[in-house]
Amino acid sequence: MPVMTLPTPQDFVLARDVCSYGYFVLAPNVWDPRTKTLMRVLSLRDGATSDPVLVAIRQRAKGRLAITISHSLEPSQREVVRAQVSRMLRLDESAQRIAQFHQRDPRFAASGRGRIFRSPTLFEDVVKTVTSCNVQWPGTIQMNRRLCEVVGSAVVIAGRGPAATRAFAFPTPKQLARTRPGTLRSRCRVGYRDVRLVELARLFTLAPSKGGVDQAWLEDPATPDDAMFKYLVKLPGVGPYAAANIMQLLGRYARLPLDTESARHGKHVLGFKGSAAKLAKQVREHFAPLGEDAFRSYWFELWTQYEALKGPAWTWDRDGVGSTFVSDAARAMK
DNA sequence: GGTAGACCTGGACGC
DNA sequence: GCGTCCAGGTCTACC
Repeated sequence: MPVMTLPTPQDFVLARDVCSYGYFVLAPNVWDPRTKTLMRVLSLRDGATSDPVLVAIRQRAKGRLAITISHSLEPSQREVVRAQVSRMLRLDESAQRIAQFHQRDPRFAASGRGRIFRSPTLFEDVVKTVTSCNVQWPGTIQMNRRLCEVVGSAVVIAGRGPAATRAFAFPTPKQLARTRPGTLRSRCRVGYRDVRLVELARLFTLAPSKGGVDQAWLEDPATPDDAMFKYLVKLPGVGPYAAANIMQLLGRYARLPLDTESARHGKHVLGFKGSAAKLAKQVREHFAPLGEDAFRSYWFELWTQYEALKGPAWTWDRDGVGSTFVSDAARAMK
């Protein structure tokens, strides 16, 4: 199978930087702890079939990744693969920028943590965020798996005919936009999120001039945080928590996505007291001095708690620890 | 601007 | 096996 190489910043470590956020256990991502390989299907275009391609990403040496591809690609398609893998792994974040974070919060200098795993597209990050709202983590895992299997394109990876083994891509905006809400509800178990997800997908298929999501503006470093937050909370299924989470996925770390997990952390780890609203306020104020790295500090503090209970994240698999780490942490703090 | 209640699913629990 | 309760963030109606 064809292999591409991809340069990375010198401080990049695949196992550490993939296993840095819960999305690494969400379909279509598959992390193999034994071989320290990230596998998934990428969609190379937003069409009816989406040109799915299976990739396996390994770190062969410092500063270099090997990407094995399921079949030969045109040069332009290889560029799409490079761009999507770079986005997932946050290869655009320089070693200097990570070092700046470590100066602000030296607790994570030794481990080198700083990059937070995300999806190959903004659309997938937004949908994953919406499917993580008002549901427990195993529900989020299930919704993402079924969205891929029911709506996404398939790649045959072994065998042929009905008995063939297939891997599935995450749905593209066009694929999700044309799916009936009833199908999402009954087959993907997304519940009341059905209409919101279809409408969200439709907004990603439209040009900004026609009311569609302005992805270039959202990715533009010049866009002010407050304007971005106001824009995101108007998207269907996106409230204050989801908007703040999408912002961190866009590299805006000043705002914290505060949820019940934050309140639990504030109470049991940071020793705060009071109602859920008061706990959230105290958590926000606690991390505010970290400025534009507040979320990274907050997140890696939480992540360290999970790892203390369940072992290093790179040893987790989707169906084992990966499906339980949040609930186990919550139970431990009750 | 703040608040209450509905939305939906899956897991835990009691019978 | 069945019914009930609960957790989870967003949205809408209402004050």
